[in-house]
Amino acid sequence: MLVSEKISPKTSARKAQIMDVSLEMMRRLGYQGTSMRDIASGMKMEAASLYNHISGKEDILAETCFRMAERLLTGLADVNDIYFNPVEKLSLAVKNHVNILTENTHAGWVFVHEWRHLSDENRSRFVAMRDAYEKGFNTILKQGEDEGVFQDVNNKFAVLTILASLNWVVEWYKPQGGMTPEQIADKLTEFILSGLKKDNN
Amino acid sequence: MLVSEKISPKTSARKAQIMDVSLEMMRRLGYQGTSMRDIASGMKMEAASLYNHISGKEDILAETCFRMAERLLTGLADVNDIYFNPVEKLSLAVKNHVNILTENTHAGWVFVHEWRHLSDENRSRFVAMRDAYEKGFNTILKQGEDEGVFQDVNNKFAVLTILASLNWVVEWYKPQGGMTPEQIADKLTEFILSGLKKDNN
DNA sequence: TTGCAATACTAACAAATGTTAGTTAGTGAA
DNA sequence: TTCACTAACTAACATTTGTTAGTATTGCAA
Repeated sequence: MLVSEKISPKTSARKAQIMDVSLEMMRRLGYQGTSMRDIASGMKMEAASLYNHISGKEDILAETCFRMAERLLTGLADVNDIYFNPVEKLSLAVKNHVNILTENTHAGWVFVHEWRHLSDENRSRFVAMRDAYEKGFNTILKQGEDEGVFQDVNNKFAVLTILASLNWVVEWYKPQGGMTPEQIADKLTEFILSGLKKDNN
Repeated sequence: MLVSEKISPKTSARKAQIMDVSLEMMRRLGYQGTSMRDIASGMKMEAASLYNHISGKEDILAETCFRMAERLLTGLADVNDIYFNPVEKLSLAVKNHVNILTENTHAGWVFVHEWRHLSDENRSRFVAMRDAYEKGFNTILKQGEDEGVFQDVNNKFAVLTILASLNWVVEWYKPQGGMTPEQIADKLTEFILSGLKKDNN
């Protein structure tokens, strides 16, 4: 085994297939409703064989949740680092969120809905990341208020409501549907800003 | 057994306790993560004894989901029947929704999240009710547009986003928290209307 | 060709699942 | 007292669960 593989083990193509099959099923049946034997049968192999590629059922869930969470976090951090205009920031943060959630619809759905079933340890790590993410949105709102661009609102409330609208996308987005992720992001941004901006020009 | 009980069997106090215990657990652990033995232990009885009061595990879920759905639907129908002003209608529809979801926080949560685990038959009945509910909101938006009060927006998109914000309430509402259901409904209405109204006065 | 790593298999495990059968103790009405 | 009813119990059931152990097959590198 190469040193690089020790540090960041290469994900085999086979494992990627298992992840795909698993996430599709978990979206339909939920994490707890999807058994290792279900996944195996989707892979046309035996349940025991899965363990040559993954260390256990929670692996699938944890890897999905943390990969998504990390991407969302770094995307939002970039936005907060690079740009200055709060309206622009918000718009880009929304784009970031929608793009990541819609890129792999099954992963997006599982991320939004099934993180609860992580083990205690993983779950608290996950919740910490989510809190940090909410804080990132809060920063944008606060900046907008300080600069007099946004109304003064209950920020906690506003952030939760904004994320509600964003996450709900996984419920109904379809790649072949009527709207592209960009269009969705634009509409959502428009909707959110109309509730935040001081003067609706 | 009385005839009236045959038609609409009286829900015993014991059964109500089982429902309470079950819903609290299902909120924490999910429907599939809550076993009959878990519920029984919460009731300080044996799992088999539960069957003296309920006909099975799905009973708990189905009764909760349909009771909530019916209340939401009739509430919305009343609003659409009685009032005329679309702004007023929307405001009252939001109040109705928030009030019902927050009245019993566990039931509200289970209703929003766990209906997926209904049996095929119950689930399709449930989805039909949800579609009807969405149609009710659609009607309000359309009326607002026809009367020139609301902007012309993608209605399907708008309804889903509105319901996203409304349902997200179950995620964070706490009876002892900072906001009453009325205050929440007002804030949400304000937020939604700011995205819909033509002239922001 | 030999040998090794990857990947599949069969068999089995202990635990947990929803539910049923049959029984028993207590309560109020006849 | 007798009777029916309610609501609890014990015991057991057939499945399903995630996972492990041990073994066979394959394909590539030496």
